[in-house]
Amino acid sequence: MSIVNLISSDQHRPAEAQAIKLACPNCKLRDLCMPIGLSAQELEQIDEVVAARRRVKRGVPLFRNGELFKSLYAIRTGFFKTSIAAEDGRDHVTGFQMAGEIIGLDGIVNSRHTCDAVALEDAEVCVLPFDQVETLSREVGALQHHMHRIMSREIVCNHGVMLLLGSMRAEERLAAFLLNLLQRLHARGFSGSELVLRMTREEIGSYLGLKLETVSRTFSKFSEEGIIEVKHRLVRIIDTAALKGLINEQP
Amino acid sequence: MSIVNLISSDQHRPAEAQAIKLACPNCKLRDLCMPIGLSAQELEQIDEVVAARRRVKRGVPLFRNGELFKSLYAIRTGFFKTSIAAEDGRDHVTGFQMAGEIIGLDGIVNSRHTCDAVALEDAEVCVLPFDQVETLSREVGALQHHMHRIMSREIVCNHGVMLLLGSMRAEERLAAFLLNLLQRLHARGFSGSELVLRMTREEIGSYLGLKLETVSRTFSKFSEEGIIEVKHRLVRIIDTAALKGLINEQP
DNA sequence: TGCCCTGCTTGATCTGCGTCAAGCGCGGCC
DNA sequence: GGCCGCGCTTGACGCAGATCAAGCAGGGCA
Repeated sequence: MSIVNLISSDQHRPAEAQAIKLACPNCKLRDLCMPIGLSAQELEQIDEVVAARRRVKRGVPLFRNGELFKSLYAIRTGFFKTSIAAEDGRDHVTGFQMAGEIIGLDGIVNSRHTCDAVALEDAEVCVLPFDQVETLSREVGALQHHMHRIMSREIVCNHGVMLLLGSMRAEERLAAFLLNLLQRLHARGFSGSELVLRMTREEIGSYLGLKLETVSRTFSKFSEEGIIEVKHRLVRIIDTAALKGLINEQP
Repeated sequence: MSIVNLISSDQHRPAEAQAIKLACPNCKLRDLCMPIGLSAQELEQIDEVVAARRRVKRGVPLFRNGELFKSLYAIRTGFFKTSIAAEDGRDHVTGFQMAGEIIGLDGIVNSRHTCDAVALEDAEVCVLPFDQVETLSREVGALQHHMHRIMSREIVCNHGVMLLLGSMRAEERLAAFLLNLLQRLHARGFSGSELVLRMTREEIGSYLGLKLETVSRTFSKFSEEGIIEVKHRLVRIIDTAALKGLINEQP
């Protein structure tokens, strides 16, 4: 599997032809955040687990480190970052999450969240009370397996980030980051060659283990080389192959 | 939570006073890899899931990247490393696992393993066929929640490693690594101040995002400063507080 | 017993990225 | 409309850790 997928991937599945009135079955993101092959009845059961929707304004935390964990959140719209803080105050962005992704899995182990999740643009999430998810998982095998897959995918993606942080140079890191974002956005129906960054250079740097100046310089370098065009937060990829090539070069 | 726990932690629980003949209920590691508060009947059910034991010689892979995923493995004895490979051949150690820990969670998402798991010393594992784990999880709520916790813990620990790789200096990384190993070994009844490294300097370096020379030099530096004593792979911690202090220093 | 091989240590030098610093431009607010 | 501030870019310089290189030590094997 490519590093681009390793960092953070989702499986995109063809939407099923069905149109029910309920929220979940009707949701365009269903094929991203729900298991496939469910009966109408099972769909309805899952729909009932969705306790509420919650709107989160840009800059506002969905949850914070130390807060009691009660629910997972499925992102409907918007864009989040998660970050953890060391005792000395340093903090580190552990991921960026977009529509269709599940957030909050870190809280299960000790019933408390271990990171902060902050909206990078106005967002809306579905609240999934975890005890209900567990209860229903015991009835619906497909949901149970789906939960396992989501958590396993998170683990695999984290391994990819660890590879990136542990053994790649700045250019490779940024290239992998851009390709990964692009791929996830493309799976959501956006352009495969253009994207709007929702995060600052500093947040990108924190995620990639680089300083914001290095991120900025690397953007400029890619731009000079004709690989991308950068205008503030709008990035257009000119030469995808060159980006991909960067990742697997030896120094 | 401290970075030492963040990297890789297990919850140590007081062993329960019980002595049945079956394998699992009898296993000294039960309180490390099984849920607590089970009935005798539930314990027996879980015991039946353990399909077999498997011995793995030092240097031999338990599973490899790309292999079909069928089972999780609970480590009974021995010590493993897991590593992933980038397309260009670089590989990166993603973790070290010891007795009582579960290995193989990466394989769930795509029914194929995405990393290599190699024994660093002769080892024995319990084979847990995953479809049976899922089946039993639907009956035994405690097992279901336990599985969720194990996976969530893995995610949280990975976040800790990402913090380490993304924002710590060499000394801090090695200090955090030593303290984490020590703590896990201590929870297993070993000394809290002395340990035998089962991995090479190069493997430590790969895990910590450093070169083996840097690992070696940092060991020497700690040794000169009287923080530890190093004799090949035997490490004795003289000044635990100093090690802890290193982690939270600003440059 | 002695040889070889692998893992480790240590020194010298190089370099990618961090640090410090200055200046720019867009967007928000009065 | 004009000011302010945040996010960004760019340059100069320094340093932590990588790289290159040499030599050592212990363990396995003949």
